[in-house]
Amino acid sequence: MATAGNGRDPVMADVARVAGVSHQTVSRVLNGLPNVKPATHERVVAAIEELGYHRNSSARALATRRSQVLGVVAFDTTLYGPASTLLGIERAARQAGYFVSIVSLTAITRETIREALDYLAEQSVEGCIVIAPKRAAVEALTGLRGPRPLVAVEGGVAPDLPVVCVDQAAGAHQITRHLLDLGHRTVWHVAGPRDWLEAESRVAGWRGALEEAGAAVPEYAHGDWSPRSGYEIGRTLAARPDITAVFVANDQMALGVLRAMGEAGRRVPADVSVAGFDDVPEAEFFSPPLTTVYQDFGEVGRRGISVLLRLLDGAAEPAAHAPIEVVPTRLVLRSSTAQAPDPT
Amino acid sequence: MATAGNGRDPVMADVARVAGVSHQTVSRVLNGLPNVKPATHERVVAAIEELGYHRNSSARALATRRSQVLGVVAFDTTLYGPASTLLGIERAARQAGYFVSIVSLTAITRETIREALDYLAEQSVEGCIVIAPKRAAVEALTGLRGPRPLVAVEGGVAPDLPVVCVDQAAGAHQITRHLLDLGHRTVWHVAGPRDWLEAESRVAGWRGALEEAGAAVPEYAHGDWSPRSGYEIGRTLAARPDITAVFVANDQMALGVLRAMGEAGRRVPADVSVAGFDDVPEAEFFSPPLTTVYQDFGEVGRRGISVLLRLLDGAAEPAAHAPIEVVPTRLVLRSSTAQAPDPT
DNA sequence: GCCCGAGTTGTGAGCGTTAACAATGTAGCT
DNA sequence: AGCTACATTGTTAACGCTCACAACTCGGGC
Repeated sequence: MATAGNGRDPVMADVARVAGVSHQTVSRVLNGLPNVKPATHERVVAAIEELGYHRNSSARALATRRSQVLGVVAFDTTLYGPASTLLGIERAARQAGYFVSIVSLTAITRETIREALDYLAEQSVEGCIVIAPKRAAVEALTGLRGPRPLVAVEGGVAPDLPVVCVDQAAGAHQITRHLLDLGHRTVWHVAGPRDWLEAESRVAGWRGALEEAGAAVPEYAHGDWSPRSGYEIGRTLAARPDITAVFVANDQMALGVLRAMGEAGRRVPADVSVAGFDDVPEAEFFSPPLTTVYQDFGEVGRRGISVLLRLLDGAAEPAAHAPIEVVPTRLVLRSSTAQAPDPT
Repeated sequence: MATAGNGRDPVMADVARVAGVSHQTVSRVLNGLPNVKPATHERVVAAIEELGYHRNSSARALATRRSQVLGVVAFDTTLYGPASTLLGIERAARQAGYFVSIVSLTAITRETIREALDYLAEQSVEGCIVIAPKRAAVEALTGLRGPRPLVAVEGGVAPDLPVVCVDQAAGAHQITRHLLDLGHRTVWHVAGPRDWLEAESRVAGWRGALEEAGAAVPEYAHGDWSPRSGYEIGRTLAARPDITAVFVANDQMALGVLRAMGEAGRRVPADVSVAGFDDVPEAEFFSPPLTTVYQDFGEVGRRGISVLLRLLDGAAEPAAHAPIEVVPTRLVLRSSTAQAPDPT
């Protein structure tokens, strides 16, 4: 823990002096370059240890023109999905030797996204990942001047923008099909908010499954992802005895629907089946345990980084179309769905 | 969008040339220093706009010896609590003009924390916040060489370490008192994992309230915060009809307890009252809606940053004892708690 | 007309690192 | 012994910015 004598942090020159070599040799050791005699190497390492030296990343970044920082723009990281994606991103980035700098948005508008990207640009990030679940976000992104390369995650396809997303439509299709297979005439839907790409894809998947099966496509309402909105929509659904199956666009809203059904005296799954989407950790412990669709948020984050790194490496961006990676979903069957009740 | 002519990003000198001034004047404009003639200021701004110039933060950091980056070490950011705290930290830091670099740990040990701090030190952070909910973390922190200043958040008190935390004990006391006031003979407890400071404080608060009231202090089991563990412990609790009130150390485990009670045919709150801790957004929509204790995670994050900034400013660290900030809790009464049933 | 001071602008030297190149030393060969 | 080839080390100049200071302007008072 010996300090450099005077107050300031030790720099490479200090290490060099202590080890009796030039600063360049220290640099070589630090960067693992070849052609350093073992004995020298050892002396340098000892000096580094003795002084408690560590490299000044700003100077390094300045000289190499690489900041080693990746930017992340996120939205409502308090939710399970974004939080998990963020975690995946952070882990993958660190493993690849990058730092991660994040900006959380309170609202997604062209303006806030612009600001966030400018802010990250100020930090000289080498690339950016934007968790962009809303249509507005994807639109804001295209043709915006800002840090490159840029990859969108959890967003919908966009021209000229590399994207990684979960196969929402397939998941919704899958679970709707499941409900239909259980003998339900049709399946009602509680959708996510308008403008959210995930919500739209889930509607599309649901509608598709219904149409394929020749089932009627009922009206549906939009919630805002919160349990409360699910509860409110759930109450109107619970009031109609002809409804025997509901696919809710996320688990939190499904929780609200479950409660509404319970209050109205409709038993789940005996009278009505309810299914969710996301498979949050709590879903297994709802009453009853929720049938839902698992999506691997962490994988989305990891692939996002992997695409970004590829772009960072690759000489030029792929000419024709931006790469699109799709992460599959998985049906999780539990006890909130069952055979349709006998029509009496 | 005019580029500097050749390929590379424009630098201050380019702006200076275009505006017909010296690089120093550009710097002055950029930093909002006084004594720049309005006309000059305008020319510089125009040049910046024209070139799409933005400051190279590495060079700036090198020259000023300030990286403008704050490090955050977090643990399981997928949970509502840490995620909210992280959000509070990020917002507050950005507002103060700092960037935030985060490291998420998979496990909290002396070793992983050391690594995380080393990693952040490599990035020349100006200070660190560690979200350290476990005893091991706080211990690992004291007397560890690494980036300074350092503040711990959500951890327990530690010597020589500034800390911001929620008044867990008071919250636990409050809710136990509430249950007692409803006429319950005593209150059972489902604790969080050993080694977690929050869990320990909640046990202490619960025990204190019981002792003050002269109530018996029952045995209690440790869960792991997950709904599943709550469910498992809940089953043994549900099997004993003499138990009429349970205080569960967090909402997720309370969810599991709720389910166990339901399965065992014990009605909540008619037969048994159940209370949680945290007030996650879903708690209001459990069946029944959960009485719980609200804690302001965001505020913890904000205060953490505020303490850190004060330390960064202040000449020296406060001599005697490290500052400790305590964030209060608030009781949230819903329908999972009620009068004790008539003892028949 | 000249000098002074405040307001404005320019100059040069770092900040701590890496990159390019020059200068050693050291074997191995003829 | 003399030379070459290679391994090892040192030297110098960027990288793009801020800081300290020097050098100009331009009025007003004598």
